[in-house]
Amino acid sequence: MFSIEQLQAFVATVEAGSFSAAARGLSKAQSVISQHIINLEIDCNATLFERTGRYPQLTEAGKQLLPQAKAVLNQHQRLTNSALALNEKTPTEITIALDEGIPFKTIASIISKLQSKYPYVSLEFLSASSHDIIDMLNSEKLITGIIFSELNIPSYLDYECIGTVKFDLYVAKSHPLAGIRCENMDGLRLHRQLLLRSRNTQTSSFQLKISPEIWYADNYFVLLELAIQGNGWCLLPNHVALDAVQSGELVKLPLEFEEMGWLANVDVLQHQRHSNQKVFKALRSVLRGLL
Amino acid sequence: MFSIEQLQAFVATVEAGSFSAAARGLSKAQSVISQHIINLEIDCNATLFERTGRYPQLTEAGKQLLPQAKAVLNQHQRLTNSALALNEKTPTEITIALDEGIPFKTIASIISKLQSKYPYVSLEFLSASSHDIIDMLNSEKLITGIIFSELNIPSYLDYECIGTVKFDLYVAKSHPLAGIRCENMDGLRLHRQLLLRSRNTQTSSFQLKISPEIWYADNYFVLLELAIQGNGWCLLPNHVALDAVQSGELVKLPLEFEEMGWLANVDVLQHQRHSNQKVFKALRSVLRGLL
DNA sequence: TAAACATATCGCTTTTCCCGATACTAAGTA
DNA sequence: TACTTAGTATCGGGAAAAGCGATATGTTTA
Repeated sequence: MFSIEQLQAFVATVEAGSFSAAARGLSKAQSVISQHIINLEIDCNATLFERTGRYPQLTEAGKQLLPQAKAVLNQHQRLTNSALALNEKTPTEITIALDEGIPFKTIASIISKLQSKYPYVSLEFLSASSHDIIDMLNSEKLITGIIFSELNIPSYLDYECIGTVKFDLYVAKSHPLAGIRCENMDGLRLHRQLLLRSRNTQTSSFQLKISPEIWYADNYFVLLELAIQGNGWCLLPNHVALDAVQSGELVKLPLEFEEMGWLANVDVLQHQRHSNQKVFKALRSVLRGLL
Repeated sequence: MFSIEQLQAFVATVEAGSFSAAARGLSKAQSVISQHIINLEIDCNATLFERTGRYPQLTEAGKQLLPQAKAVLNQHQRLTNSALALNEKTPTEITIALDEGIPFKTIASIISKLQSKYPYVSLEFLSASSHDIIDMLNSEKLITGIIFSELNIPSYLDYECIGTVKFDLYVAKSHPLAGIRCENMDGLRLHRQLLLRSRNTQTSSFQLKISPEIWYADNYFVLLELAIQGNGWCLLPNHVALDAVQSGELVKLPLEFEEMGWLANVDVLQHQRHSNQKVFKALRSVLRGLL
């Protein structure tokens, strides 16, 4: 019977690179890890690590077993989180963080729907970058976050897609690009690009650098203003650009080649430890109708 | 730290109805189960069972924890299966069981594609009902099965959908129903229905009894023959009926109301213990192009 | 060759695990 | 009501294991 401790020793060894390092990481004696791995190998009737060199190397069998072991540990972590959640009461205040660029005009509708069910819960909204939101969820300063889909969401966060936001390329009406039809990407490279970069300097996966000359801003409304003033072209969520387009200050870039705009998926994230609570299920359910 | 033994005791208790019954099921002393549950409750800081009556009743907290505990055990079982699979060699013979009603004409194409990669593997095909196939997979007399999607596939079987088969209602050209357009289901009830029933008498979820008068057969080709001879109307996979339709013996029922035929999903099933082996992955990959 | 870092093994102690016995409780039955 | 049956909690003791530190030994690197 594989025990959780054995599996932890196994996965920790793979991640730390050696039995000793795994032991340090798990605050155990090195001999304990060694024994766990040996027992695991006996149970599997297979060698999991090649021990010729200084550092143990995963064998083929080890590679096959690793994802299964991780899956058990993930599920075990989820169980632990659920158990912790059993002792929590419905919170009196819920903080919802939104990635900049997600339309919040319609969010007022959440309040009424959720308040009818949970009249004593107060809501607080704040705006932050995806990375900051994930950090806050991680440290449990925050329980619900709404961000554009990121590839790497930590396994202790639950998420579900609640809709999409359309992005397009925009430029000021007075800008040279507004008059011509670009036949390929090179047309864009000749002009300055306006790009989002959040405080922690990591640009998001869909904020691609295309032009060699780039100006950065840390939120979409500054980008919008820069674009309106003719400082360059820019990828913006449609709802951010809407007013300026209607007033004629901004135009969608006329493009010959492939459609450059796209639909960004919007996810709602919650820490596993809380995502099963009724009030948060209700919140997610309400959010699903948001976009 | 929740141990696997604790979780097994917990789930077994829920399933067996009492600590004692769980102990018998797990071949342990009753006091062991009792202790496991008590420790679990201490770890959770919550009562999992109400012990007022003779039999323990799950509390709200217990209900919340149960699915998580089951998930951990499922994942643990999967790990065990993977570990067992490490000691297995590529088989020399693969038996593939097909639900009756799945077109096997195109299956010849599998042979060539798989043989080019695994020239020493021989293939054997056999035909059986979905239930028999699941039984055989269960007892590991068989490793790969192809059936119409069933709602209840045991958790130790892996499955993936490889396509669909279209079913329609057919009747002999000479049959009274062939001449009229039924406006509703009642038109069908006036005539005998021909229905599939496999040997173990369980009818599949999409073999619905509609008419009060039914004749049964245990495979689609007997049904086809009965239908051609004008004995009633019948739901058949299109590929089974094709020849008879082309020769003019059989016609698709002319229906006024909703389209009665539908697409049945076809799944390939494999036992977890084997589904990670290369040759079976290759087999599934080939099967995906089948329908 | 020495220093630094690894792993396996061996006693040894501490802890856990499991069983059986026992006392007690709940529900059904004569 | 008393008896039977089925259940749970707790206790003590023996067996098993888990964990630790010490030690012998192997591998890299400087």
